[in-house]
Amino acid sequence: MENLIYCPLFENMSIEEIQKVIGLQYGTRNYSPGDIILSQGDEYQYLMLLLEGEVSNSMTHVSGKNMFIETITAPGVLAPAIFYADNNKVPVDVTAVGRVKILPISKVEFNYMLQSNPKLLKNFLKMISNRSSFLSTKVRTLCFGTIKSKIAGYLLETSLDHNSNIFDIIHTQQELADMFGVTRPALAKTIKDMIDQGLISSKQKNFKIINKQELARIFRDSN
Amino acid sequence: MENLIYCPLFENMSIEEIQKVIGLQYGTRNYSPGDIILSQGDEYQYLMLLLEGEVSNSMTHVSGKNMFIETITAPGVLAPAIFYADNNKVPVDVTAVGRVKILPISKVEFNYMLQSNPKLLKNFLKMISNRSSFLSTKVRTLCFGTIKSKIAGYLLETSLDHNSNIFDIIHTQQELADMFGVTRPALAKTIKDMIDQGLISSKQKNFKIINKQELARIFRDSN
DNA sequence: TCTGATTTGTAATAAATATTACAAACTTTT
DNA sequence: AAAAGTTTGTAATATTTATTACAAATCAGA
Repeated sequence: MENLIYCPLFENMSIEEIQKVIGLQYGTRNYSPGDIILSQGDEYQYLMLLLEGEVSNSMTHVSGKNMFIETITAPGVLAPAIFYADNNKVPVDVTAVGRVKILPISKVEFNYMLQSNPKLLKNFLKMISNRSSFLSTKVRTLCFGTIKSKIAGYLLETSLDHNSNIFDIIHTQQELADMFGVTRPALAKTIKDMIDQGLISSKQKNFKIINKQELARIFRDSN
Repeated sequence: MENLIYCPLFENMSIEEIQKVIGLQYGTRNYSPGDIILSQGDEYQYLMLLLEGEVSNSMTHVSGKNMFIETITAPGVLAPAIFYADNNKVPVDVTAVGRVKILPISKVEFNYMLQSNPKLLKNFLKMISNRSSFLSTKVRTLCFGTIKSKIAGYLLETSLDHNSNIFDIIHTQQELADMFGVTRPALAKTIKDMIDQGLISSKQKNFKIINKQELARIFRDSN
């Protein structure tokens, strides 16, 4: 519970402040790996604070197609941007990755919290605004991006994170394909194409960026 | 200015309340048809209230590709969900459709407004939450939808608006294609296919839904 | 260290959509 | 009502991506 000071929702707040705000709450819920915490279409009645563990958000489709959106690691908040929407149906499936502990907060409670703590309000506004920002970028990428540009963007970003042109990625090809909204063979084929073109080299999860300039151009031109 | 009571941001507020809140603001800006009000990447420093006219939001791309997102009609708010984001860059181009009058509100002013008026706060939270909801749906449609399902969805919705199976649509094929993120010939071809299959009939902007059931199935199965 | 499960590399074929192009139909302006 | 501009209908071809399939490589557990 102490790690909540690292949650964006409680940024710049002391542990005392946080405790004062949510101290009254009780009744955490626990989930095991693979448990479905929220299903697409569920009404989102309680704001869910992710106290421990990691969850995965993805959109699924009757056809079996799967769009991986993101993983959220504790401490965090599930679907903050839906809580106050007219249509408060969860747009994704939220699945527990490991053991997960969640603290649900009712709407009346949270209303009160927001009004009584300006810092919390600001943080919450920022959180859901960032959500929109994230989704806008997603729309743009889905619209204009080719598979190649999506891979390029992903690799450039990962390279930046690792501060190196050689690095291991954490996602499997299937996960990447789901993120990009394409099929796995299409992804693999494009990776092969990029290797053949001398842009990158790769073996399994290990990647090396060879022509960063061109990679950046491909990413930019398509986004 | 009186029509602001019809703006979602001021829902359930009296004209007196609204005036009390924004009465201090002055300095409206005027735009002519075609003027670019905000460009992709601009920092969004002032919350812009759309007092009069209509604006069009779209994402554009160096390649000339265009993704039409929506039009906003007065009274409304431009890009509310970006205002408090860490990255407060506007993700779209905002263009004046007709003559447009806009009232900009500075961040300090708006911060104060939000804190001093709980109704306004609630409305603003709802607005930006609805944005996320809208964008989630967009992501879903872009991911899972075929051209056919997008057309089906559009026609079913328009039919619902008109409360009739026969209606005129307001968008051109090019606009629809931009909305759906596809090319115009691909759209026209798919419309033709749907006519050939006896789902709809259409001439120019006039449409008639013949097989609503099947249309609904196509929409549902793909979303 | 062996075994089964997962992930990756790859290919052949199919389907969907883009690209380009042009004429016909409509609309608006003069 | 003629001319100019816009929108629509359509087609041929090219490109991208999906689908299906399978073997090789790698990983995780017994």
